[in-house]
Amino acid sequence: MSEAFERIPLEKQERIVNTAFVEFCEKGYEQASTNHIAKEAGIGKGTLFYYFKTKQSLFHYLIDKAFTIAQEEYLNKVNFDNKDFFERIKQTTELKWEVYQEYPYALKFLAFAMMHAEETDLSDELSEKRKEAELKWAGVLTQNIDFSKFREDVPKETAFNLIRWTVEGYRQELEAHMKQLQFETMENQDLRPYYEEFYGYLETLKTIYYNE
Amino acid sequence: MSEAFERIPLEKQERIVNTAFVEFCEKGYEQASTNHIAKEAGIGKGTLFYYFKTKQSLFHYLIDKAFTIAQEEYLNKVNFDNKDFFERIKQTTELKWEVYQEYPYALKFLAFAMMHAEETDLSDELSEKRKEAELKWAGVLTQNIDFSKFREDVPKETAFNLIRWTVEGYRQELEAHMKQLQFETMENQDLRPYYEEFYGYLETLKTIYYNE
Amino acid sequence: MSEAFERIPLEKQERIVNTAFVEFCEKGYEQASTNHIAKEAGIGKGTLFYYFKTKQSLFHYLIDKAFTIAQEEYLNKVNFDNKDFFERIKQTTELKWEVYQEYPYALKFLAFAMMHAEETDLSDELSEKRKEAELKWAGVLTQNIDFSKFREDVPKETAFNLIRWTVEGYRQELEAHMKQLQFETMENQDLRPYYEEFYGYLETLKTIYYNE
Amino acid sequence: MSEAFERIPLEKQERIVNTAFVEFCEKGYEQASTNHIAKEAGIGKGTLFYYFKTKQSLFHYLIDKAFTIAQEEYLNKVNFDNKDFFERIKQTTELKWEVYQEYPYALKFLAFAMMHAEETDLSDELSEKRKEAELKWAGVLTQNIDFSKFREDVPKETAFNLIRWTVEGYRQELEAHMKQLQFETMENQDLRPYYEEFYGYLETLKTIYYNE
DNA sequence: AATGAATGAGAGTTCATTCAT
DNA sequence: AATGAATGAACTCTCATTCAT
Repeated sequence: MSEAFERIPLEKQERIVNTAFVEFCEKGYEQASTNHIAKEAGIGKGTLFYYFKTKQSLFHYLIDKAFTIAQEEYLNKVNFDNKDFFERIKQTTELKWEVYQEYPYALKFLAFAMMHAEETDLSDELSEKRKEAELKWAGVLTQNIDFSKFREDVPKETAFNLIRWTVEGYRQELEAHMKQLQFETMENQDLRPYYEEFYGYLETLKTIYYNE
Repeated sequence: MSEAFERIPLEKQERIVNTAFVEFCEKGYEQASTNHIAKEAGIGKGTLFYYFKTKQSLFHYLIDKAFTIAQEEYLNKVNFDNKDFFERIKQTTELKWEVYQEYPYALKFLAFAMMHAEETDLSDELSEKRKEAELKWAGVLTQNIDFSKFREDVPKETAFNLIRWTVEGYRQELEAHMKQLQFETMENQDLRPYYEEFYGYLETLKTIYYNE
Repeated sequence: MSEAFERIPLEKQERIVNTAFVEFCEKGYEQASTNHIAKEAGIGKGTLFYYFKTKQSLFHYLIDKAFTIAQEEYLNKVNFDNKDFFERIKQTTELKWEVYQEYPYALKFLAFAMMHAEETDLSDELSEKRKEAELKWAGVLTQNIDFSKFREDVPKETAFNLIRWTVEGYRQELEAHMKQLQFETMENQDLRPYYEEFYGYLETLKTIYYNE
Repeated sequence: MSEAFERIPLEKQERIVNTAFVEFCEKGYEQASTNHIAKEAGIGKGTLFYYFKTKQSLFHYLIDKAFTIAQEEYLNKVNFDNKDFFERIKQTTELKWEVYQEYPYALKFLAFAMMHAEETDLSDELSEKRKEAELKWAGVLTQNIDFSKFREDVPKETAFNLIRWTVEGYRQELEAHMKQLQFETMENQDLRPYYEEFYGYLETLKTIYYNE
């Protein structure tokens, strides 16, 4: 499957994959047009089907690709040496942003694909991969963390979840905000001020959830 | 726009609007079929286009309608007498659920429409309305709140935001979780345990973010 | 099924049906193009599918139509009063030619459809109709025939079959011949000489297969 | 045309030709896939088009080939010593069956090609060849035949034709019958009973068309 | 005011054919 | 000489939209 595709120049592969990521994310599975992907990627209508026999198998290939990116560019790069929870959050958040810079639609696509998994009839193999990945993702914030620093009047797990939710809620609001900015300015933003703000919030959370 | 539609009996209007809510929520924008909406609502194919010139303008009308419902059934019912922040959160959360129970498809549709706003090219007018609504929705959590109870080593606004994000992050995780549950059991859940859990978390947040 | 089609003017119906008869006969089921039928019949691509939901159901409709024509224009017109076998052959052959003149492709299509029945998954209803028709067609040459005139040194049934085969073999050779002529002259032929020839052969057969 | 093809090893030529015979017979002209023929014959997709410029010209080449086989395995083997008409018919019919057994797809293909001649736009050259062959085939039944045995009240040629048509009409009905049987039992039949029946009919025809 | 007949653009997909190697 | 990567025309079918009535 996709053997022919994997034999063509990497640059062309990436052009096609990225075009497809964008198309699926922006239009959804059903409305995404293979015609449009082909045209946008600068290849013939038939060529896309020469590489991927069907729209579905293209979609499955993309999921696979996105998983691999997430794994190699994010999960495998997490450094588990520092036991401080907030340092871990800082580190993983930064990693996510880096992936986002390089493959802006890969992670978005992955999230999209997981949400619409049932519609597109994920094969068992992929479903397996999904569970595996979910386990790893969960571990990223818990493995080798020193929870003894947390305040004692709140159960550790509750604290852990509350912080996680806070960060996630913040991240989503930020994302929505930036999407709107991007619409207005049509330009990539300088992200440093956002990092600063984020680190500020992390410090506050440390004050709140750590001892003393 | 839609003048003709607003002249027909209310009952018929509601039948059409509800049918359309359901169709868009269940199938997504592109997959939703105007033919199917017309048939389901018991009107002619052409009639739907007589009322709403295009599929998009029907969609926009529905967003408008959903906004109005949200306003009348939610915003206008908030009771601003109790000045406690967590009580306000509790109250508004409950109100949201109630609306959700009574008009499940109107709110579902609103959420769906907001998520796919860029796909469907929300007109500026609607985009305006959206911002306006967001302001009002934000005010719901700040108006006549006694912020003096908050701990003093964290700026009030920061605390306010952190709590907001926590609640929002929690809500999203819960929603994702429930969506998956619904797929597995295909039945509506008893929601009380979720309320209990939520109130528990609110108590903890009170411990953390209030004085002493 | 096909309700919409049956509501349009008869003239238009016939134009479409005849175009489709020709297309299927000349190209076969798979290669026959609905696009081409629509264009040739002067209707929109979508219109054909508005009348007949699928290519198959168009095909089924055509079979039905051809059966009806065969029944009404041929079977129902056979006169069973004359008990002479050769008169019956003469009469039925003439009837067939008349149908051929008026609906040149209907009978050809029927034969084609029967040959390719399994490919196109004839519904049970049609399969039923087919058997029924075959019985009637068989009866046409046997019902109320006076076989006592046949020579006695050959079993009646054998004689009956030999004559049948002779006529059929002759008819096929003639058809092949005429098709070739038509290709060469591109014009309809005067059929009288062929009739004369045919009647001549019938007389000879009478000499051979009748008593004395 | 096909010069390159005729320069490759005979074994390879035969492999390709046979694969193509089967493909065209089983799927029909349009449905037959050049891709499939190439793969099945173990050559590259492009190679097939290097040998035969188009699908059509491959088809024409196959007709040519089939004609040659028919000529060499059938026409050239007819023994003209026995002057009895019915013996000749018997002999040629048996020869046909033998060829059919040995090269089932070559003859099947030839018959198929003749039936669909107009669809595939037989070139004039082939059309010529066809007529030539038909003449030869006809001669097979007339050359060195003792027509003096025929009854005298019927012109010899008429008798000859009537018998020919009878045999042909019988053959066609038998073919149709067997095609149906094959569909039902999906197995090759024992053909002896059919031979017996056929010889029986020949005897009867002898009684009828010969003197006394 | 209200309809359904009619349409064509566009969907995913196939496949004979071309062409650089 | 031989190949397979690449293509676009054509396939059946869907559906938002138009329009005569």
